[in-house]
Amino acid sequence: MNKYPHSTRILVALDCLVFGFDGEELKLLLIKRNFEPEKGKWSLMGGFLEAEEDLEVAANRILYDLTGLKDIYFEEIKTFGKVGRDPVERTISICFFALINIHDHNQDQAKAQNAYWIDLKNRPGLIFDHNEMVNMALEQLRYKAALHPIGFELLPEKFTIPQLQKLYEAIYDTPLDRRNFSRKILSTKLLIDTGEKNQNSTTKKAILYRLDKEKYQSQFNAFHNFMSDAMI
Amino acid sequence: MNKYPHSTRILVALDCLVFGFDGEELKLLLIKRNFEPEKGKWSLMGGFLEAEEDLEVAANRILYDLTGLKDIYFEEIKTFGKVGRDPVERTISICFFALINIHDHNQDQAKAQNAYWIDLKNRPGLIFDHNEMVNMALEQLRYKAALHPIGFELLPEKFTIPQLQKLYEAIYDTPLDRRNFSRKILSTKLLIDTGEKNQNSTTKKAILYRLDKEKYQSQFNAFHNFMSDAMI
DNA sequence: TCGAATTGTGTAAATATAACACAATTTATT
DNA sequence: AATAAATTGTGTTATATTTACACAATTCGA
Repeated sequence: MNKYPHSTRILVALDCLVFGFDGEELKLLLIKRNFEPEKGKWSLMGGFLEAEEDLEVAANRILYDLTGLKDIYFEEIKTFGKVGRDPVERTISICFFALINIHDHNQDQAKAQNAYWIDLKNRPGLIFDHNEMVNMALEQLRYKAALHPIGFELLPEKFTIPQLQKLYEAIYDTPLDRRNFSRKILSTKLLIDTGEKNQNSTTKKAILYRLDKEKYQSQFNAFHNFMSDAMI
Repeated sequence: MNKYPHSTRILVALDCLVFGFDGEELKLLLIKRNFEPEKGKWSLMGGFLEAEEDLEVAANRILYDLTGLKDIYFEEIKTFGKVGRDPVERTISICFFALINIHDHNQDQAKAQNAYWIDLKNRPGLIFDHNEMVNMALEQLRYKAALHPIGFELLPEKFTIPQLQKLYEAIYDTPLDRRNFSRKILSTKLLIDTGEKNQNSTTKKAILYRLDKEKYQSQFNAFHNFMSDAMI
């Protein structure tokens, strides 16, 4: 079984960040641990890679266990591998982040994991190196969202331009000019006017758009040059 | 010792790409394997993570064994973890790339590993998923080099603007306008005129510049907006 | 009916990019 | 010594993009 006899086998974990957006703030789905180690403290959702399981399959499994969702958008951040990062036993952890529509997941599943949506800005300290993971994930999210249309993963299927702007303002924690934002978003030609308007408004009702999924797949580069470089 | 009793421990490898630049083409330091498995075929340089070794330390160790260099610039690409990727035994591999000055490494050390500089464009097929690793590394190098001044890692300490242009043309496999390139590079204010000129020229001798290391550290974002977005 | 809040669209100035021309330097050649 | 060929340094101009604004339209409640 062990064909590379002189090498050490090591525990391989996966830790995932799940981002959500409530219309105002970026949120993270965090675990209030009711298990050891570090019971009672906050952490990311994690799990171990199994012997006969592809890494990608494991990521999907862990995301499913937390949210009840399949085919979620996720991407790897990096692998954390300091010797003492998990005090229980040497464990390396492959960290990744996922983006979901905050209203679109299985609440029972999250409850079963003791998971809560926490404001990214007001999050508690996390165990191990999970704080560093969050910092790197946010950096990578900002980087990626400036160049690629991944922000839509956080919104409902139909959304308004002002909603999209609020999302980008939350991601980059900065105000954006309404008029320039609108022009730039529309210039990507990735938005389709549904003909409907947002009825949940007490003032002028904004147009509801949906993403042009085909262009979104084929022109994944359409967002290049989207956010000003200073924000990346 | 095994405190997480129900989980499987897995071999953790590191595979590294070492990029070099000979003045004309991007090169990769590849291994002609004189060991099993896949003896006689070409692969990336690799090694296993040891029980009491930080991931970053392991990367530096493997790079040192190959090049004799320390403190090389490197960054992680991603972790490859398909079940059958190594037919000998389940192994996940953390893949990373390094950038070195091709004239600046220990030839004996490379020879001891049976390593050769191979034109990126004319590289042979590699074992396992190493071809995919090279593709992803090249993508990430292009991505990063457009936004950050990492290309300099591939050049000698003193270099000319035409040399730098040839490097960027090799990275993006595209011709660039000499005059616009020069203006854009100089506008970053990261280049210091050494007062010397490149004597290895049979025509007009170009000015030798060196990188302003302090700005390079503090203004790591100076390159944002450097390469046109179409190239990323 | 009016005012407050919000949304959609427009415009002009500043900046950046792209596509060019031309002069200066260096060596080999005549 | 003059000249040609190759290369380098420095413009210049037209176009495109970005920024910083103004103004009109919609919606609802006072």
